[in-house]
Amino acid sequence: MTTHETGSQTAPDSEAADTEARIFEAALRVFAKKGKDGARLQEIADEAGIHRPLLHYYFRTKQKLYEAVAAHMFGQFLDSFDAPSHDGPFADVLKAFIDHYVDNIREHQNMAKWMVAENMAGNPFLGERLAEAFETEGSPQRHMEEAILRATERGEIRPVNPKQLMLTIVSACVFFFIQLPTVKMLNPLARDDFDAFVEARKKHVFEVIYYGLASREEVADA
Amino acid sequence: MTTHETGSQTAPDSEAADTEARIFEAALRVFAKKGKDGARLQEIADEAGIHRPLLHYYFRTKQKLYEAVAAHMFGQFLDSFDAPSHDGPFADVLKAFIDHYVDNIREHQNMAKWMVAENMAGNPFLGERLAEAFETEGSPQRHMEEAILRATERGEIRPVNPKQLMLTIVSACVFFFIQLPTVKMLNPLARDDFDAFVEARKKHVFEVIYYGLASREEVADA
DNA sequence: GTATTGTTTGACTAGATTGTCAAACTTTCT
DNA sequence: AGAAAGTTTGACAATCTAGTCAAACAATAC
Repeated sequence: MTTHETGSQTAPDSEAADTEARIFEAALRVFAKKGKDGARLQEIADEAGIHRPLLHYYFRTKQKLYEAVAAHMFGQFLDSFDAPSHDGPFADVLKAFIDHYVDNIREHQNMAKWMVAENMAGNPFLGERLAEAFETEGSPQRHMEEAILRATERGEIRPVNPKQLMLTIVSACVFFFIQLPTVKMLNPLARDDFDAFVEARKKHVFEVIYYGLASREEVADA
Repeated sequence: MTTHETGSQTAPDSEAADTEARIFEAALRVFAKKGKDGARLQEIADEAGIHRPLLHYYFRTKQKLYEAVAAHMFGQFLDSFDAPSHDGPFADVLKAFIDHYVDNIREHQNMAKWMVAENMAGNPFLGERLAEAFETEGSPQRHMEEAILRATERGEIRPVNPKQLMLTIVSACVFFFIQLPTVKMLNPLARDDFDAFVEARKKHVFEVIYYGLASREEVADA
């Protein structure tokens, strides 16, 4: 009974039983925050509120723990593009995608951070898995990209490169989660009422991408 | 200091003279890639092509080396918003800002990665410096934000929250540099001709933000 | 040339970090 | 209850990492 400190930052600690899950979730947080090399097993153990040797009991080595976490994160990454498909006007499709995507990232911020850390570190894991997933299923963004392409072909929206647009949408929906401390410093609303900020952000991203900034008369000249 | 990136990891000793600078530049790369905790002094020494004790000879400790690097990065961050000011129509101001900003990030990718790593790790350095810079100079994005505000007040562009728009612009200009391995996987042009991709990206970001996607008739309804 | 100063090197230390283990404890089954 | 299996713990070993140091080396001054 030495250390049964509740120490629950996020999850309800009522389930102290499931040690493995607690370790895994702590590992998600720490690997996302610090990257593979920056993460310390002791920090993961502390976050999970368990003794360090238990990490080895359940996951053998740091490498294997990281691989388990990385596989989970990568799965979430692929899933993040699976928006409920929509057949209405493109404005609705876009709005639904942005809503769904932002909500998804908000619930899986660790995944987003892990992707970024993995990209920055240039670890081989990501490249391998991406190539693999790419071959078997095509680009994860495929569905939305095709919807964009169809909308341009139908003349429903102005001509635009679907890959560039996808990148813009994703950037606008994800980047602020990654830069949260800075964003909160620069934007009072993000600090004071984060939920309201996120909703405002969804609305803004849709409006600026769909309607743009130009006033009507000007658009006619373009 | 417009340091042009020495892209090569082990630059031949053509300029072996300035050891300190080589260490510093190697540290920029490694700290940006791995974050403060993830970086290893040995890795920095290898990147710089020198023996590890020289790091201590020139910078004393890892902490001090990191602080030197971080101060440099933070300065670049503040500078990145100093676009040449413009007084023409907002379309020109926006186009110039995007051009300048993307070029700046391209030349200072390590700064962008460092900012991200710092935000993700939640190190105190960034918060302190931001608060400090904020008090003395106001938001670094101030100039562009004010330009946006004026344009909306004049009715030159549709009404929009300047802070949200700044965030969208910055996201669209920076995020793809951070996610380069994934972007290159998903977008052939980024792999085959990166310069062309960057130019296409500038154009796309401006057009989608300024003109939006909606066709003319539809905008009139909004 | 020799002395002085600054730079580089290899060997070393202290502490951190990962990984192992057997003993203690808990749960489950009979 | 008692045995068996699974879990937790503290102590330990091997390796890695930051930091130190004195000696070797290089450049400049005298």
